[in-house]
Amino acid sequence: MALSHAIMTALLEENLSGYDLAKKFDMSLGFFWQASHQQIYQELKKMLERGWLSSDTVEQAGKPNKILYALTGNGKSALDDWVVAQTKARSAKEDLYVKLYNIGHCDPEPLIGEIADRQLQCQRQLALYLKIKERHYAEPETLPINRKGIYLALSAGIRQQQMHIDWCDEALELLGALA
Amino acid sequence: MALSHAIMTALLEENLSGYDLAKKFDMSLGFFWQASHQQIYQELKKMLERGWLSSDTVEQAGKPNKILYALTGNGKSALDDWVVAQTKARSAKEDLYVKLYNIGHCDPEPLIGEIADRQLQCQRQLALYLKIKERHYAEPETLPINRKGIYLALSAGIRQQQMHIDWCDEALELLGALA
DNA sequence: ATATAATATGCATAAAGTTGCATAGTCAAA
DNA sequence: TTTGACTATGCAACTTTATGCATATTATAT
Repeated sequence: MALSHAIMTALLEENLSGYDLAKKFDMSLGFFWQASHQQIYQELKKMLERGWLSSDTVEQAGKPNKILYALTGNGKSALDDWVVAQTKARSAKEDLYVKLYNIGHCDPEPLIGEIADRQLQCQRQLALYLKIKERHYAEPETLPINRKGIYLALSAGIRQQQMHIDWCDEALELLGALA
Repeated sequence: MALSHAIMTALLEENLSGYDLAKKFDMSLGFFWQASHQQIYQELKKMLERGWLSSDTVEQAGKPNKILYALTGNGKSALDDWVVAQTKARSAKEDLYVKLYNIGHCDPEPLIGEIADRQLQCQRQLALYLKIKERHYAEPETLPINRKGIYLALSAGIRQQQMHIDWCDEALELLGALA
């Protein structure tokens, strides 16, 4: 049970349609939890059945109708239960690290290329995070409590990207790709 | 297709039983890819069918028989294909970060407690990694290529733990838990 | 004697995630 | 005028991962 909780988290502040949620999961929340629209629509149905959400069809002019979902009391309690429960830290399943164990057993060039690519991606992502930080979270101490939480998630994202960029430097150097 | 590749990676250097693999996935490789024994046994069967592995039952005195698995030619090509193919970076699905979005909407204490716990876990894990580094990977530049790969995975693990410990500090301070 | 840990393998089921396909209207640009 | 992008929702099939249960022997410690 995980995507459902991410969805409910997104519904804390406003009611959203599946389409809205899919967009959100492409940004902000999605920085830490990816989900495709198919997954979201499926999950929304299950959550309706479970009584964690209520739905409301909204007719729109010039656009298809949309279904707005709202968190119910049951949903909120389920969410609270989850937030309070300690989740054990699962090791991040990073293909790249497993691939590294293969580097003496096959052509290293593509792997080195992948590391270089990854570094570029991280740099782009980091630039985005830093822009968001600058604009909305420049002074974390002055933020209200809920925005402090979001800031901390963002900060974790920033640290992660920076860490990974540094690691890529080390890897590329050690593997002789910085010659 | 991922656990299968991690298993084949573990079989690169020596033939192993499901039980051996389960132990390995509790350590070293398991730092970056967790798997339970049930998962491993199931996957091994599938891989046998696919022809990626061959098996050999070994009778043991005083212990149950075990089944040793070896990588086949087909398996090695499948593994190589995977190593060479660029995998897109999936966002780490970290519950904790999603939970942070909830901090203004429920009792923050348990979440703060979880962060503190997480920090302790990271410190323990980091200590373990550093010990391994000291003992086996003290001078990365002098290692043969395949051990450089493993060292880099370890280095990523170290950086990750350090990064997370620092982040926990920031979080605990900002949330006023360091008073 | 008895309990527990280690060795060794497995089934059944459930939950979670991915991929491909399908539909359908509006709007703007080429 | 047709191509593509955006809004909006969904099914079906499949793969992957997780959880709970089950068994059997041996070695070690209490």
